[in-house]
Amino acid sequence: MSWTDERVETLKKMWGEGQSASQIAKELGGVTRNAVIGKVHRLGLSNRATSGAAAAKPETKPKPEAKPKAPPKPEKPEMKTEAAAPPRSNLPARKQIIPAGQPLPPQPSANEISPEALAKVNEVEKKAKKIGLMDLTERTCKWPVGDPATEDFWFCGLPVKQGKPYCEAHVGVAFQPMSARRDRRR
DNA sequence: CCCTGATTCGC
DNA sequence: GCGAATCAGG
Repeated sequence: MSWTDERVETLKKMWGEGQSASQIAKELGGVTRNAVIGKVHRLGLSNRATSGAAAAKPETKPKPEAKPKAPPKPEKPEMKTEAAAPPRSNLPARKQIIPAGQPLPPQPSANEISPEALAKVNEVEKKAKKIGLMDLTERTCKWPVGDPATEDFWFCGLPVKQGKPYCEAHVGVAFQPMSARRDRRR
């Protein structure tokens, strides 16, 4: 893959929106986040002082370069509406009994979730680690599957999408973009 | 351990 | 110019 005009444009746009390099890379496809970062730098739009981390790293090359200071740019994180919570699959039982007072998400309210997201979830459940309550950690998807009152109950357990309590797929159904809402007119 | 961006340097 | 490897912070 090469940096076509379009791709560069997408890069600029997303970077400007505050998307992470990995997200951009994923969106573009065919490139790694390193490639994205590299390009960003070459384009000269590497503002966004993360935390002065890598910015100050005198390695083996003292570069007496004069850095043109870019004007401070207010960060603008993505604004997404957290909408839903885990539905209890399509199992017969409906008990909402939680095993041991644990991080089970709040009650859902049968939301409209994109079929695609649901399909994705279904797939994921196949390869889920099916971990138990006690196996949950900070980085395991806490999406419950099945009926807590039965043996047929487990947590997804896949790696979470950083920060989020769920893996990518489950985040997809738990956090709905605001676009999913249809506006009603009256 | 997961993520993030920054930098270097061989290609 | 490109980006993997590496570094460094969170």
